[in-house]
Amino acid sequence: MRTLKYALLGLIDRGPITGYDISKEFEKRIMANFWHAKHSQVYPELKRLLEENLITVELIIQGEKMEKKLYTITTEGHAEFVEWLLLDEPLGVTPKDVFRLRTFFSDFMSASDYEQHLHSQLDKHNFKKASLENSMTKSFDNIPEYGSKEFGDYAVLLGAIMREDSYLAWLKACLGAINRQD
Amino acid sequence: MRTLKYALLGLIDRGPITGYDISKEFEKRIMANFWHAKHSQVYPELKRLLEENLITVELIIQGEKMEKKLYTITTEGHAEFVEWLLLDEPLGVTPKDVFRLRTFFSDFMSASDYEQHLHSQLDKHNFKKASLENSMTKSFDNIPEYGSKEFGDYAVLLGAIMREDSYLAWLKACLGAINRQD
DNA sequence: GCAAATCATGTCAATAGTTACATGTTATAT
DNA sequence: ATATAACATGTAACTATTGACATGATTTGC
Repeated sequence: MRTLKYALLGLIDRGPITGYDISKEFEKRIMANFWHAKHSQVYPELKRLLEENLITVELIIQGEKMEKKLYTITTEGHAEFVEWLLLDEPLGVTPKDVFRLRTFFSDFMSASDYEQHLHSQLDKHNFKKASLENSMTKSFDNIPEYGSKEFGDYAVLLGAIMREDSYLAWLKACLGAINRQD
Repeated sequence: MRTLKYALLGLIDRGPITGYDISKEFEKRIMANFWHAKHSQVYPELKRLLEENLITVELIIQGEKMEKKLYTITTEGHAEFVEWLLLDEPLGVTPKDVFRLRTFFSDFMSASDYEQHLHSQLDKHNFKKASLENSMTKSFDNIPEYGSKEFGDYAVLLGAIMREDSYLAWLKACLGAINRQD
């Protein structure tokens, strides 16, 4: 599948970037809402893309002697990225979710234990939702124009908020289902 | 993390079961909505659980000579499973989503190409939602009692439907955002 | 001045998961 | 009868991902 390959090509296609900055995108930024990779996965993949001639590298010196590697996309790399971007793949497997697994096995715990679980999940997802909504109001006061980088940022952030909303609604429905039994 | 371990222990804790039937749960049944594993991952994990004395095995002959292995939970296995079930873990990493990745990079494709993607996704998720809703109406005409196996089935199925609903709403919002620009 | 955080790049061992290979039995439909 | 699908269990090679180890430079706050 090599999805990481295309995530890296896409980021590099935005302009020259270092492996460190790519890792930051995955770990802290908007991207973390739908993809992630540790630096220990990023560096070897960059090495591979280089060997495949999809990117080039330029060594630069920051300050006195700190070395940085700036990666740039090649024509070939851009072509492969755009080809992938237009692919219409079948829906992948449903994502794994440990809390749903615990819910599936809720018959092995008491109602009060499961309720405690639900309240803890509500807290955590409410916190996450608030953080996402904060990003949204700070970054966007109207819908960015299609074709801009900002449109993509907006769309995936909106998706992340809606996903949290839906998860919260589900948790509340589970709480309701425990208590409102006829 | 060994989540597969606990998924297997939970299934075996419901009663003696074969590796084949466990694999079926992951591939075809309700479980596929939040966890999955191929038989090539299930059989070695069962072997390991056996070595760890969390389960026992009984060889039975089906018909003339077809061998089946029935796995049963041990006291130790049950204890470990329940202990895991009550753990309140921090939220795991956000699940990966290839279509969200493509959306993030939508500035590299034309509006009509992205709209085509959105319509294709709408089709696929509508189909999935319809299939889930069919399971729901076929299996449940009211909310099962908390504590029954059916409650877990109902809750995760409801969650799966809500997740599809939310995804569909997001896709429609993206469509709207392309066109309704001020 | 100096400690801590952050910048910056990498490797290695281990775990998790997929795909392909491998084999044989039993039920079902034609 | 016989082919096909489903039942049943496994291994091997490979890809993906994580966590720990390893090293050094630069900036920031006190």
